[in-house]
Amino acid sequence: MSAAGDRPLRADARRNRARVLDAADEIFATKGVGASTEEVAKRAGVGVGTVFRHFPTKEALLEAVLVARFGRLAEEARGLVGADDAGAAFFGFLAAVVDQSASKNAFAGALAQAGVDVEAALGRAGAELWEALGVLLTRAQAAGAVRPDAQVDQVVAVLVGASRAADYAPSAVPLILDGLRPR
Amino acid sequence: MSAAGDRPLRADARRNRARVLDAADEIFATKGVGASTEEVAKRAGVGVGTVFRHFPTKEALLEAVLVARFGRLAEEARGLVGADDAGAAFFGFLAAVVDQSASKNAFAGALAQAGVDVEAALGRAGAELWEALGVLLTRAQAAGAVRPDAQVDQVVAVLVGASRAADYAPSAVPLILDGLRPR
DNA sequence: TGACATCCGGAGTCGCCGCTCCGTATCGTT
DNA sequence: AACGATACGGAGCGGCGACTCCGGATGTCA
Repeated sequence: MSAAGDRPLRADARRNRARVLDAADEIFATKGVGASTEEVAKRAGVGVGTVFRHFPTKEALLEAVLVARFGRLAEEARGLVGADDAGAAFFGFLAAVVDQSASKNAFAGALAQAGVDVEAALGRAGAELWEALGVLLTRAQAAGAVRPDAQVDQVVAVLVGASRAADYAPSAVPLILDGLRPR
Repeated sequence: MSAAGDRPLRADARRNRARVLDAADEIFATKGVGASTEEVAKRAGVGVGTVFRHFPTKEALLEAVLVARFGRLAEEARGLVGADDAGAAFFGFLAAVVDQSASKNAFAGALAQAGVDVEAALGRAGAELWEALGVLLTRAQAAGAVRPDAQVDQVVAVLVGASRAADYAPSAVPLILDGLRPR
């Protein structure tokens, strides 16, 4: 991935690319991944052609949106690594993720269904999030705020589940996260 | 819903209806709700026309599949109400649901997105499940196996979340359900 | 067994959506 | 300013999938 020999984009091109990405995030989150590319284009104020030039496939667009989200999340996690209260940092981050990601599951699901290896597609973005989350987890465990047998991938699964559950009964989220606390 | 004046179906019609329902459950669970109606028809060994005669819309078909699943679940829950160990009965049921419903969320999601009031569409089936689950919950709480502040709708949300999480890391499911135990 | 209501199959219709193509506009450089 | 390189817009194409329609088959009842 990420070809090496691409010259810098023209200014308008870079601006449009960003607009499309934002629009896609918003539209897909709102109307679901079934929303048409044309709708994304309209929202971004560009033509369909432009969308497809930057993201050769709808699938690629979905992927890019996911990667962007993961990047933002990873950054947020890294910012929390130095916090005083490791337990609060960990659970605070989880809550933030759940809050921000109402529909991320749908994305990953759609990609997986399309035969994309989500793990691989996410690449660096996924690895970074994973790593930052791991640090947060380890520190919280050391502080006695999280059960010691919890693994990073379990935490991720809990996160995904909690996001989904939030759609049905937001009050269930803290209850689910309690499953991570020591008994 | 459920018109009153419909005469009994002809034998072959009833048989085909059941076949379609089974096929739909299987196909949608396997390939996702995006699977085509024709695929369902093929799986059921009937023509598309037959599918649409019994379920005038794809959405209606989805709905019917969901209702059938809920019905089965409710029956299972009712069978557990008289169990000796209320806590085991409760958690056993939850585990069974998670196990059986890998993709039920996707269904409900698809319906919700289609503008259907899932709650209303489920009707009796939903109410019955809800009620049986409530009994199970109350009894488990009385036995001290479940935290007393948990509500039925929270349990449902946990269930949905756990089902989703199971796709990512099955080992996270017991961890999530632990959130329902008293501290 | 005959006659009729009911049901079936699946080719065909219609609309939607991902994607392409190219004439035109904008950018960047000299 | 002027010219090549780059990017844009959006009409149009191809295909797919939900849904319809009707001639023929099958169940049902006397």
